[in-house]
Amino acid sequence: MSFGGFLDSSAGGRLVGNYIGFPYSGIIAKDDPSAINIPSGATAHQPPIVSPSSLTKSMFNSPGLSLALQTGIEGHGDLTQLGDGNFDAPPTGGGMMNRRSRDALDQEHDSRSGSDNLDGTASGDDLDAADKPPRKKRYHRHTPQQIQELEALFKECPHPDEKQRLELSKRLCLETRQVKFWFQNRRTQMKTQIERHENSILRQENDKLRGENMSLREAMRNPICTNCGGPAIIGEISLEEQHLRIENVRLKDELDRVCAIAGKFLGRPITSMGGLMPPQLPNSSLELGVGGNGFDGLGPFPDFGAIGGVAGSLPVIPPARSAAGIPGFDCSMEKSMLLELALAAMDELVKLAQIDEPLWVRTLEGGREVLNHEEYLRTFTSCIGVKPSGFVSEASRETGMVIINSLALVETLMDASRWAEMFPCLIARTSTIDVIYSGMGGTRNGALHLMHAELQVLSPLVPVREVNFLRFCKQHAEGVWAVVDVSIDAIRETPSGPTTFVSCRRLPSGCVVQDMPSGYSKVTWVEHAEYDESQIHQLYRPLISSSLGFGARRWVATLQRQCQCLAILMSSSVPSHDQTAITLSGRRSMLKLAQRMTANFCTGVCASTVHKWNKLGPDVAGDEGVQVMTRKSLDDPGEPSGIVLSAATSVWLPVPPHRLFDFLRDEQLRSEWDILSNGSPMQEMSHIAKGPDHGNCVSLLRARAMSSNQSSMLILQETSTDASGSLVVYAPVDIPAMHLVMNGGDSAYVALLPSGFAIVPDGGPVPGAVNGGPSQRGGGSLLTVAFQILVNSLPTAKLTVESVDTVKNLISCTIQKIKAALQCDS
DNA sequence: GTTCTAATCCCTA
DNA sequence: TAGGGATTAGAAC
Repeated sequence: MSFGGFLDSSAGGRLVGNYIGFPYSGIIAKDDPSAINIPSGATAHQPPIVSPSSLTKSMFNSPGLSLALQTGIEGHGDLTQLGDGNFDAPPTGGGMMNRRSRDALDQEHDSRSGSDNLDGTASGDDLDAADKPPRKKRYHRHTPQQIQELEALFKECPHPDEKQRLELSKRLCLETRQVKFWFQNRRTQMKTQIERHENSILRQENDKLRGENMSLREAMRNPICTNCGGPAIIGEISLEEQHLRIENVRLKDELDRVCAIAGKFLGRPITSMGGLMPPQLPNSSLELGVGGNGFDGLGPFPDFGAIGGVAGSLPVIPPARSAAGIPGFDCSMEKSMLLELALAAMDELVKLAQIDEPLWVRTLEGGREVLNHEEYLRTFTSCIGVKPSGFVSEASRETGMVIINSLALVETLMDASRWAEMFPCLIARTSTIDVIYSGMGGTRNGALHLMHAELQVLSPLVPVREVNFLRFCKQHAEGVWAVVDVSIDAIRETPSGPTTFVSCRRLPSGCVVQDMPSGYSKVTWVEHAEYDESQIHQLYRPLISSSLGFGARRWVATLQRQCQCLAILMSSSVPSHDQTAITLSGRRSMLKLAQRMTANFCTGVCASTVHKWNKLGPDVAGDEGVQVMTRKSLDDPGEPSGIVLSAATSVWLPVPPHRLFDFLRDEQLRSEWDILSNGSPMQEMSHIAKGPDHGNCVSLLRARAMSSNQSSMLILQETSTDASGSLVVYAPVDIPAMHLVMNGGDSAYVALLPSGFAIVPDGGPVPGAVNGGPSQRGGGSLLTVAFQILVNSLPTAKLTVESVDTVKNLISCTIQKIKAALQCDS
């Protein structure tokens, strides 16, 4: 059945309106039997009886439509009676007439002036009739003729201007305000009808999906391999199960949407998505894009339109490059899948952060928490599928107080560049690929980002971990937020293409942050990953497997240290113990310059892609375990232009990390390893503390000049230390440029190339004598030495073997000197 | 009890 | 001040 109106089942099959786009045309009069159906309750020989109201409605429906007659109406429907029959018709079926006195009715009738159809309340007769009983009746209906005219104009113009309304009111003997109200109500009615229509389409869609789901479930009971026709193996079933789970969530979301629309009609929002659902739907359901009118994918929650087109097929995971910009099914499908993954990950993160034993077990030595994998597998269903063969797991949890509030931390985490700035030694590079949901009501609650990151420990012996992941942010309570990351390589291709080899998967990881008094917050960090251990040098395997490399402790310790520094940077007084009077803005400029220096140092240690480093093969670089890379520096005011060479290596030293750190940062002992010191102790010109630990500071060192006619050289040095490791980064700087910075000038134009050291604990017994020495029962250090040197100021110049050899000699010489000074060169 | 409809109130641009 | 959303209340079903 095709029709222009809507059959409202709850109204007993009455035709209640007209769908937009179907013209109102024709009038069904009582002498037009072709337009009238005999209702089931009437017999064929009985003449059709048309009630005033049903006739009124029938006049605005398309010709040929079925008109459902109301069987309970008595015959007072003669058209000739309709004009003035509204009030005086005898009571039918116990309506209002029973409640009103005859007198009152008479008064009403008498008081009517001019038109029978004018509203009584607007009549002057009523206003001054104080002695009369108050008018109970303000209601009447316009005559069919009037409505016909009104509808005709509405069809032409749903929004008539005052002139048109005035003209119509004169013609129909109605007040202009009555005409105005009529149009207003008609527009509202039209809107409601459209919304209802869309609602019913959604319901149908939902039912259809439910049916599909049921049949899929049925198919699941007897899985058959599509290739051979035999019983499906377990792996396939689990994949199907995964698809079904995803499909179910999609259905649930669909239902939520219908509920939300239904809630709109009920006058209150009905949501079952928890924090994800906005409190209210958009004002107009037209924005939902239902009914094949387009799916913009920009709404506050997933679109699920037009999915009937793939009925009967399993949801195929689309190889979408981006969730945005893909219209219709693919986009909404992918978004809902990503959302499901994010929600599951969030659930897992919160549980991992909250539950102690038996999920987490404390080790006897060091009190570190270790994930009980059996319990983990019992508690959670894997979000991202089974662990690839050859991968090992790494899980850690750490809680700490951090001087930052939850909102600021959430903002930092949800902004890729700020996130990278906060963890320069951990993040080589990161970017936001796609903002799937930006959050609700201007907050980050419900924000879902697709991100790419290269994570690093500062050593050429540990490859960067390239991960594509979802980052989902949720507010759990006032002042309590959680941000979860989860790899998505398992369910979609990486932006760089399907062939990218994944060497690391992040299982639900992230942090739960809770505001505490005095600007602090309690941060519980969980890091859970699976990685290919074979790519990691043996020297670093204990460190990585004990979660000291990429683990929660490192994230929390770095966060604490960085936030301390930020707190000092933001405070009005930057403590310094220097011999020169540097202004406040000068200190801030210096800290900013040091921050850039350290960040550049970090990006030069590992072969991350942030700079286009060319890694030299062993034929050029040699096989002494030194990684040599080159790049061209052009048009960057922050560093000298030319060919930059980076050389880095890592060694094991039987010295505790703190001792190594104290030795390397001491300007008095610098001459023992630094050729720039010219064999003499250096002098600390300026010292800016970045936190309570003396090891966290920025200082300006001066080396003694080689000869009397040579000016002395300045070295900018930044040292950082926390529970997870330490850094000593330095760079020779131009004296006039530093003067500028110390006076608060812009540090962006100070050219520097950083060198330095990264120190981490060895993480336990280090296997076999590779590059470092005999294996020991832990307690030693892993030291990374890295130099970035300008080998030629002409970017077009070729790199010479001599340059490479010089740098390699410099590195091995430095390491030998350090070993000798610490008496561990045996 | 539900739906339709004319009218009213109140808010906003 | 016009227009629209929310609401009211009589009438119809």
